[in-house]
Amino acid sequence: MTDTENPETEDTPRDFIRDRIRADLDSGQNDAIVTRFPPEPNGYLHIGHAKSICLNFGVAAEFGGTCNLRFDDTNPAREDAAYITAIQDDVRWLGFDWGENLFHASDNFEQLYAWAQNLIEGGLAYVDDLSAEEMREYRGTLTEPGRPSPHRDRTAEESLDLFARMRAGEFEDGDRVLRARIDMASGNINLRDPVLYRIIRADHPRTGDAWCIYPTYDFAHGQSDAIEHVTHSLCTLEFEDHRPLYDWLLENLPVPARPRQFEFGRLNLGHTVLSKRRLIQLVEEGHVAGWDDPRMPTVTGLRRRGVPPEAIRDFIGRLGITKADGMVEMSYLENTIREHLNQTAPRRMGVLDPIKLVIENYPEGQTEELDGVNNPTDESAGTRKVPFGRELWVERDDYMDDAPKKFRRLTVGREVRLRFAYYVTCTDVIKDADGNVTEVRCTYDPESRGGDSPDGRKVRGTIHWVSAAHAETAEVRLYDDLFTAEEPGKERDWIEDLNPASLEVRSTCYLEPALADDDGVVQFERLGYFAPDADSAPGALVFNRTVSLRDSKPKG
RNA sequence: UGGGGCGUAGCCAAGUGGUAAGGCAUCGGGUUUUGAUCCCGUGAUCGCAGGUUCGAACCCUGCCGCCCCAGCCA
Repeated sequence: MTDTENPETEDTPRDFIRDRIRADLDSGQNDAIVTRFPPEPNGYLHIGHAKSICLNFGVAAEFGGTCNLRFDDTNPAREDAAYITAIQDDVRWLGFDWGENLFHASDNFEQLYAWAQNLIEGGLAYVDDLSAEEMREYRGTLTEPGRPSPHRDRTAEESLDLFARMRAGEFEDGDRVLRARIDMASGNINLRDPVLYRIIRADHPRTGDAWCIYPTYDFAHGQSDAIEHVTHSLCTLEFEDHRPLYDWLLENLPVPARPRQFEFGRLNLGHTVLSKRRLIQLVEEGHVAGWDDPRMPTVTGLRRRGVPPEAIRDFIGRLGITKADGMVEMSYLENTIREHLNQTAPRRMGVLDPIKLVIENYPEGQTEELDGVNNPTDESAGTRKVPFGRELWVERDDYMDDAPKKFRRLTVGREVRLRFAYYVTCTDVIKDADGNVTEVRCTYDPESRGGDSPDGRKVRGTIHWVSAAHAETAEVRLYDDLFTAEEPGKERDWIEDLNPASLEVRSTCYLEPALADDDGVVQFERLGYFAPDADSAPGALVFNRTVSLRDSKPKG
């Protein structure tokens, strides 16, 4: 979606950024718009990035512009080529296409170097010999102005020579930096002579060892925007302080275009963490199984969990774009996921905590096939055959001793419907020495085949089941919030807020046979939506619970 | 006590001087061969205090609260 296929419509989202773009187009400020999504290849994309992706690519599509994918690969000490391909996979999976517009900040290293020289020549930058610690001392504090470095006034000739020697590798990492010469007393600390280039001897994924000096974010980002002719450079709120520097550089350099930066509030989601630092720590310390652990808020994790990309896009769209920073409830995401899956997921039956149910008056050895509706919200989804027999698996908590009136499921003397099958009346229950129910005994009404009684008799409850003789055995992984606290780290160390029960593995579940052939997300009736895991194999099925169904059963 | 932002119901969020959209959640009620879905109903005087105005969530002033910035990270 990088050109004019999807022009702006009346139900296009509205927010302050789109309003501004519309105004810039109307006033002739811009003939066409160009945005960019600029990830640093030092980690996997998470749902917070998805917000930026949807905004940048979305806005470009709505206004008939283009959106570039640009890697901000300016720090080889932290970045890795493996992330570059993973990020591209994730963006594509989310449903966006950058066409030919794949760029890297590193494509511009030679130009950036030349521009740095321009700055030095104009007296707007200088090479500083201060150490990192010294520079911190000279910088001042939030309330006290900084002091000029002793090298601040060295001649352009000297800085030019030193800068060339930095590039040539004559100095050690950290020995010298190139700094902009702006205002050491500025209330905005980003303007107190920010570092433009530093020496880093690390192999770069794209430029190898061609360079040992690398531009900082501030010196690379705006200029890369200009080189790509980005018109609207959309970033998160924490870069608001950098905008004066972004503008200063563009105004003092012979750039080919004049992009503008706009900031919006980043996404915060409850019961999880969305900082790259913390996500990396979760992976490295083994609190999760990897970047694609289904409990992770990463794009790849959500994908493995079974979340459809449409649901992510819809979720982001519903949030809107503003400058207020809030905390979005995880349940909002879950609800959006349910909404999409409800429309698309075929219904199946699976028993996750099985107990045996025996129909005493059903002939031994007899088997039949019943029709199951695949999706009541979509008639075109059709039906499937579900095998039935004398012995079934049913859910342990669908039986209860001395059940209260409100309990609509199995208890001795009560009649319930087996979904798509028959009415059964519970006659007895068998328990082991410890009092645990091991088997539920029932009788069935042969007249109720299909789930309706010809005499019009009603039953209050319907339960799901799987024929014991035909069941597929599977492992099912149930997930809960990764963190018990809505805001991990607010009350104590964030690691302590990890939810010890975020993963529950049910190793012996019984599924109806159709599940052996399903490869997408399905609904296990009355339980939730489940997706085959990457670990799943014929004969060794593994399902992830994407999200449970809403449950309005009375408590207790 | 420096600079930059933000503050509309539990959450997200419209609204930009004319008398508070919508979504999610909650709580009621209806339908239902998933206690699902679906359908109906349900809540705010807009951080606070003054001021301007016939009239302010929207304009002015002063407070209060929250977030970001002192990486040679992005």
